[in-house]
Amino acid sequence: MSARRRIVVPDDGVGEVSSPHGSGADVDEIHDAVAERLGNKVIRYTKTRRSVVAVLARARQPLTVDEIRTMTAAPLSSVYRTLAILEEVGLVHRLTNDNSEYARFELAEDLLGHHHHLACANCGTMTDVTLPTNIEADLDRALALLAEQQHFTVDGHRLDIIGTCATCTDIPRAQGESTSDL
Amino acid sequence: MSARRRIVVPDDGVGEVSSPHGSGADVDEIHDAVAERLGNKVIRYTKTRRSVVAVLARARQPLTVDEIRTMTAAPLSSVYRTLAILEEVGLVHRLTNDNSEYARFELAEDLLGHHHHLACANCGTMTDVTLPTNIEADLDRALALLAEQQHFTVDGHRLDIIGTCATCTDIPRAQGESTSDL
DNA sequence: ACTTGAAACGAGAACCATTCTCATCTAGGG
DNA sequence: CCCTAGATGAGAATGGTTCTCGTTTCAAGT
Repeated sequence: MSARRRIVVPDDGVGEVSSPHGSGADVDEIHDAVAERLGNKVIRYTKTRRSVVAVLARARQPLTVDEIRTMTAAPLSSVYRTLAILEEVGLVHRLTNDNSEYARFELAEDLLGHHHHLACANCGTMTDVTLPTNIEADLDRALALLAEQQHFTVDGHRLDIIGTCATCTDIPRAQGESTSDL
Repeated sequence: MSARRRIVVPDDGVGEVSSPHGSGADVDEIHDAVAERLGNKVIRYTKTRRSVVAVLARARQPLTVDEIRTMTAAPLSSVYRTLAILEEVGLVHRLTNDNSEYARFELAEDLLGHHHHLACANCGTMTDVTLPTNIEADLDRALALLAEQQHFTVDGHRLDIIGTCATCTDIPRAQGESTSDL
């Protein structure tokens, strides 16, 4: 229950794993968007909040609270509070991995672009990926139809690919060892 | 934090919301399959365990621990232990709804058939649904391709339609009131 | 610059779904 | 009938997350 972590935050966004729908904003653009949204609500965009947003903006995957705490050096309670506020304003999205006991957080889709996740059943890591637009379109259509039959109002969908990540495949001995979890 | 619940367990499986891929087994078949699988592992198929399986088999949706406790009249710790055992043996699957703080449980896909969920962001309820097979096939193909590029080994996928269920749409005043949660 | 009220912060307590413990009960084989 | 491994259930313990509250920071008005 005490996994080491080794999160690599790329210094630039070149050649990244995911470029969600081509609508992914860069870190500066994200800061601007967040600042504006908070400004409208008279919520200060403080240093701590900036650092949390920066970490989320650079990560190519949803992060756990502890990962964020480590990367921002902010106290636990501040990280939780910051995430709660950002979530309430709709700038951050909380998600859970069935195979991990920790919640993970990522920026909202309108900042990051619509995407899905490769969810490792071993270490709990989630990596952003995007589907071809035509598949996505077919899917949306099918889901809309299905939902309508059940009188269900669709807001969006969540699609995770469950399996084993490259790291855990290479090193199958330990459970989630030397991999980022927690 | 104290939602009433009103779970309706249909007495028969006629005309149900979901008939997963046509491969859904009926309650008796499920009991048989579970009994065999447990027997192979020298795990007794006791009364409590049967009742939990029966409840899960009849529900057309993943259930929370408290729902199961209510419907089986079994003590909390027994429900948790039973679910843990069944999960370990691969007969039960645990899943989490980003919008609910409670884990939900359903029978494994080889008993229930492959399916997805309508996940209500308001009350947390999840309802089983199935996609047209051609959509499912296209999706599988796209996901396999994607995963391969990332050296990710695919075990399956999870697709939730997020939105508002019919009940919560009709009665938008209270938060998840008169609906099944917990 | 100085005051002031509102917002933000941080450390620790509290919460609560879930897991663990352990004493007791039960079923099936010899 | 006895024996023992497995099962049960009540309550304690765990731990991620939330809440509390005294302190600090910020921005606006003076």
